[in-house]
Amino acid sequence: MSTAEPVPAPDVVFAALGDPTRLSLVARLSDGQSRSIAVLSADTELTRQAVTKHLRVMEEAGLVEVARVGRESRYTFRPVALDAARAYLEMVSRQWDDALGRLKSFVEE
Amino acid sequence: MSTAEPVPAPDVVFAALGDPTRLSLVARLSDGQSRSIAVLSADTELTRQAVTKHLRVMEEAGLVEVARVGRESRYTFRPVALDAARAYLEMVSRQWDDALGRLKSFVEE
DNA sequence: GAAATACGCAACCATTTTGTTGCGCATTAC
DNA sequence: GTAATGCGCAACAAAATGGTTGCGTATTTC
Repeated sequence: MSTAEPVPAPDVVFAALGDPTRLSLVARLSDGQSRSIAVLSADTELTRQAVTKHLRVMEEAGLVEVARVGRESRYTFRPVALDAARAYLEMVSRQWDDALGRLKSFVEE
Repeated sequence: MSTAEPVPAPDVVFAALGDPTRLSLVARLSDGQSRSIAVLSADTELTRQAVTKHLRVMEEAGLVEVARVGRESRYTFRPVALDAARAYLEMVSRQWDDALGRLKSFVEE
């Protein structure tokens, strides 16, 4: 049953990715290293609290996982949600390609 | 030079996908058929104007294209933006996989 | 030409989102 | 033990979002 934690609906994941700040957080965390909020908000224009809020949104979307270690909250990237989003996009793409294929064979006959 | 129309930044595309109504519009339009606003808003709970606004957002994100034909505005799916989004996700995934790979070989040596 | 269809625009409203600041608490460093 | 660090919570403000309604205009249809 892995870690339970169902992957949220695709639109939630996309919404979480649909913000420059959050997208850059994903990009940074996708190297596998977990980072504290302080570190993550260090080279941002934003406040620590603002970054915290963004991280909460990402957590709701299943994109990251948080674990308290000592006095800091370490956030870790979680690939499942992103895989789900990717699968969704591929599904739509496939439908599009199929439609193109049908059109083509219709024209050619 | 194709049709110019540069693909917007990934976060804009993701934001456009990050809404259930818009996501279902994408799903419907990805069959290649262009549809009028009236048709698209027919089996929705929403007003025509609400759907119009969503379609505008999608157009800004490069997900659809609009063309006036007679008295109706036909919206057509446009795969480029979606491909860009997909490419972005794959980039992040690759970075994640690489990180895992490095970790694994480090542990194993 | 009159009625019906399809739409655009603008104003407006409620809610959500994004961000801030202030404060208090736990944990670590010295 | 005192100071510094890292964080959470709550209150607040501003802006963006998602939606509605009313009205005017162009295009078909009959």
